[in-house]
Amino acid sequence: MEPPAPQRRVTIVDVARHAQVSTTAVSKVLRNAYGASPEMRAKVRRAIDDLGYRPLAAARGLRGQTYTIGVMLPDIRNPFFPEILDGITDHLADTDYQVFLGPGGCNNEKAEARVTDAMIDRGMDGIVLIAPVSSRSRIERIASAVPTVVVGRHGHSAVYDTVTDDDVAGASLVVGHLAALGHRRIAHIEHRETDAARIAEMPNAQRADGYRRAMQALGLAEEIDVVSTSYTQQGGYEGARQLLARPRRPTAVFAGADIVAMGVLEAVTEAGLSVPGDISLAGYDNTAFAAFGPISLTSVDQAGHDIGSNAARLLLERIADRQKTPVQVKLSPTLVPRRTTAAPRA
Amino acid sequence: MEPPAPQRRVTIVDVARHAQVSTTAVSKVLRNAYGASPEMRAKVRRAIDDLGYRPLAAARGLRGQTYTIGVMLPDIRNPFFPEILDGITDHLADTDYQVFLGPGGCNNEKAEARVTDAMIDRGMDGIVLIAPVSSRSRIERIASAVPTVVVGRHGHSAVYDTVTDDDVAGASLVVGHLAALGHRRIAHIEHRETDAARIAEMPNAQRADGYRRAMQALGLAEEIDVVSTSYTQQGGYEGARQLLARPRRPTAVFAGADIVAMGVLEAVTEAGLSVPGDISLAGYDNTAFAAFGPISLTSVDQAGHDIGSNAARLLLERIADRQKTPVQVKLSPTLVPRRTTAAPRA
DNA sequence: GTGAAAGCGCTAACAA
DNA sequence: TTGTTAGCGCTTTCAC
Repeated sequence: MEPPAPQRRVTIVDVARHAQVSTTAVSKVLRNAYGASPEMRAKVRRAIDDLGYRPLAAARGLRGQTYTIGVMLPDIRNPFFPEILDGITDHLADTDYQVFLGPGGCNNEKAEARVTDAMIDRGMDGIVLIAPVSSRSRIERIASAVPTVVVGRHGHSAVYDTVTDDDVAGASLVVGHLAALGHRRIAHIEHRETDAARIAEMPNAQRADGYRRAMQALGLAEEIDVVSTSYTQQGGYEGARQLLARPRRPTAVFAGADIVAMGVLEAVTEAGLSVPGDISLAGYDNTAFAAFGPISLTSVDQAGHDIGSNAARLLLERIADRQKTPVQVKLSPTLVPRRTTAAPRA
Repeated sequence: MEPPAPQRRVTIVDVARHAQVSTTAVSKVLRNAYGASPEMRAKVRRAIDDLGYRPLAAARGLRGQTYTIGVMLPDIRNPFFPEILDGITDHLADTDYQVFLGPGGCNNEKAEARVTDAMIDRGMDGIVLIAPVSSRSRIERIASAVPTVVVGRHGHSAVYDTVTDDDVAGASLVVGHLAALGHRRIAHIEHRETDAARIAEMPNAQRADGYRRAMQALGLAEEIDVVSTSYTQQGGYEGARQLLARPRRPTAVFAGADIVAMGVLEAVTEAGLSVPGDISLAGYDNTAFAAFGPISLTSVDQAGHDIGSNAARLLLERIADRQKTPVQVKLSPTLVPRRTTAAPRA
């Protein structure tokens, strides 16, 4: 009784021997590189199929590329990320690149650093950072080690590209929609950003800014009312409780994210009020939650899939040319009006 | 003006030179291997810190391990997976292993194969397959190439370990709860499994089976009523429409998953009926959706975090000893009664 | 306990 | 167009 042979992996040497060519030739075929005749390609391809050969990424990476793209996403629970991810994987589907996700721990710089370091250590060819919370200098350090595209964070840099949604425009869409329905007392619940250094780069700040600007543009500067909590259900709940306690209660609430709107909905229901009868409500992100029939939340749809495919495109460009001029792509969101917004009570 | 030096990565050779020892010594320290005196360890550690050295995983993998664990998850949108993932990462947090997620494309064997192959090609030390849809023989092929733990799929194998939730028990909890409230006409919406070969291994089949057995055990065999659609919101919607059209409408519905319950809720609302007034509703998975106040869906909580940490534990054991006896861990779910279930109308 | 030297599987210079 | 050869950064014998 022999123990089952530890089945050595098929290597490039086996393929070369089987095809009666050099390992260089096989390597060239693998990389579609210049310098191999059609006949040779055919021979090598046959040998590869015969033997079921698959190149070992780690070994390739030691000299060339690993054909691996890392995507860091801070919070796997955020229902908006899958869209972006689909955009990335779809764009990469026809290439030799494989995407792996690094779980980055919600709002946790340490965790983010750990996972990005791990990606670099694994020789990944490029990485996409989705809504990173790390300091700008850290991100630039990452970007100088490996081609990088940053998604969902505003601001320019000489070493990485960015893809963002136009959050100012999105906020403006919401305010415009509510004002058109006849609302004047439109309040906003924002995510409080503590770090002054990066505040301007975060989408939440842009949304709050867009809200203020839109209110002003519509002559509603007097009615500006912002509550600072956080982009969580709890944050929405607390924010709504504050707003409902106002002497002059707002007639409409613009929550900075759908998850915040969920908390608002809970507080409003609890207070015995109805949406949109007593108060109109709009969110942001157009999640499955918002689209869900019985809830039917008015929301802003970010072009998630486009964000992802643009990020992938820019990353491939940057992998091909690390010195290329940085690009900032800004996509336009759209408003999806649903049943939580209506004209205010007369 | 010199162009910025292309900053070569710090290697083990640099560390060895800086610490005035051999590269072998450094390697030993990195791996906590035998054969290095405390003084030498200290010297090397200092050099590593001084130089900011980080080992290149790809290079390590060529001889030894890559310290990388791959987790394949078929559908990133499934709100149950994050729990499992947290369980895995928490368990691995204190080790040198890093987790990467491979997006596996919903119910798509091709995509699953692509991502698992990619993991093997990257020399990952072990992989966790979450609710894989691939054939058993394919899974065994994977498991014979790399230490593997399968999560959320029943059935034994000689080459991999499994961690599952006891779906039969979970279904039984729901039926028991509804029967205790006084329901007799309890219907079930299941996910139709087409492939006869793997049907018995899938959680959905186990839930349907558990439903039937529980009904029988309670003397309600006559009332067994199963609608086959799919574990999607649309599936729940269609299933509910069928059930609502029955001459003797069920007084309670056990949806095989929370997402299915969402569809049921939509159909029931649309029909002008109320939950739980006209019809009681229970789901499975205890997602954020179910917990959300205004919805407050009775559901079954799978011990997601425990599932994950058990999977990680078994995987580490298997990495340490590839020949170990396979283990099947089966965890017990709990019922979370909420406001969608109540006694039937008199 | 320590280090020299031989690879791991692949790619990139360079010769032929 | 083709093949030879020297590494990439690390781990692993195996001498000492």
